[in-house]
Amino acid sequence: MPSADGVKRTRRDQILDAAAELFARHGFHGVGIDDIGAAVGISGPALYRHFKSKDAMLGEMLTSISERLLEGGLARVEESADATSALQALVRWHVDFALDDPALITVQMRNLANLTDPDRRRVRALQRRYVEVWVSTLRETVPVDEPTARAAAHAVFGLINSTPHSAHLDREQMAALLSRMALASLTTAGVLAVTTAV
Amino acid sequence: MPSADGVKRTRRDQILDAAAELFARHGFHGVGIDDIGAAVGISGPALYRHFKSKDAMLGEMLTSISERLLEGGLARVEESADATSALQALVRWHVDFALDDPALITVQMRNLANLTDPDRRRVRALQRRYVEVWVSTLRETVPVDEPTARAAAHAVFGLINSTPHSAHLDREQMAALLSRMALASLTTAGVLAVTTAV
DNA sequence: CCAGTGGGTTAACGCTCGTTTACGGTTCGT
DNA sequence: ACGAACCGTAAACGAGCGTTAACCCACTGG
Repeated sequence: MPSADGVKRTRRDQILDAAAELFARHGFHGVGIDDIGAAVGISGPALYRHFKSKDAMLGEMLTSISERLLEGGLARVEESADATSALQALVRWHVDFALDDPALITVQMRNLANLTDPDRRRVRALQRRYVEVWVSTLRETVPVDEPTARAAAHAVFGLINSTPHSAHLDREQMAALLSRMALASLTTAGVLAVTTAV
Repeated sequence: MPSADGVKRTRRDQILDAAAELFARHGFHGVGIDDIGAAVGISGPALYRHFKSKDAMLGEMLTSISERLLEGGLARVEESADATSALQALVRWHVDFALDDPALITVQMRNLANLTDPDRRRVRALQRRYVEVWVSTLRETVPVDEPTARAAAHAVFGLINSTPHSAHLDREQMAALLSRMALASLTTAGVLAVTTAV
């Protein structure tokens, strides 16, 4: 009985997508339960057939984003031959994610504070692990102390995640630009470290 | 009778500072009028002696940030001898701003959507002019088309504005790191343009 | 055929929150 | 000395919103 297309596009997912779009645009508290319902053609409290609460929707949304990011990051690192190409793969992975799901990226950046305490703990733990993947990969390519590497990773996330606010360049150009900027900011000699001078 | 220190630290400013901190942490809708009052030692509706509404507080906050950013940016460019040092001055200006006022930067990034329509128009106009300062300075230092320059500027803002989410490095180290990363992402050969190959 | 389940509806409840009102005290210019 | 700003308070109002309740219908499986 589920829809015709191959993917099992459940109602839950449809709701989550619509909610992500709305949360990204107006903020968590700026969106009403009725707005979300209307966005998928049902109305108001019908959402409670699929989710326990509005908070639970945000929790599930952010948890799944963080899981996908971490999982994809780990996969890219594993299937890379050396650390340098692993870093390139990480950058490309994050860029693709941000370009393909701008709403999700926006919600993750802005709405951590609106999570329930246990949900926030879960999400932050996943985020920390993701950052660690970057930090360790970075430190294998460039000699840099750990706090600096962590700060640099956060800065690059900010760079890449800014993509919802620009657009106006076609997708492939944007992906290439962001990737080059990210890699330049991380690997240019003298930026993070002096990389064995002459 | 205003306070002892040289600066005329009015009640309005005190309220605006407290509100910025709270908005940055919990989001505009996540903060009540009573919370803001409590943060400055008065309670609830007393704020209406100083502001017409909660929306007006956010409007004034974001307008003044945008004005300060633009004004400072223009000043840095003017007092620079050549385009290259102008770009360095712009980067340093934005980095200093983000490090000195993390709450304001956070609010400006996240809460544009919560503005009143006329306020949002005003703020966006100011932001556009600020971006144009960057774009034109950038195009004087590096051969790059305008859409790419604009996208790069937004990306660098994302990089620099990410600073509230890292911390954990002392201020001067952080400023130096962010400045180097920003400049590397903009001026490294081959990133925005090929800058006259060998 | 008919119990059960999944997914929808509308109405109502209750709380939060922005805003207004009515009131009072302190300081200052004339 | 006195009215006028100025700045505060507490209480009440009114709207919006998340959530629950009560009800209903379509379909499926034994």
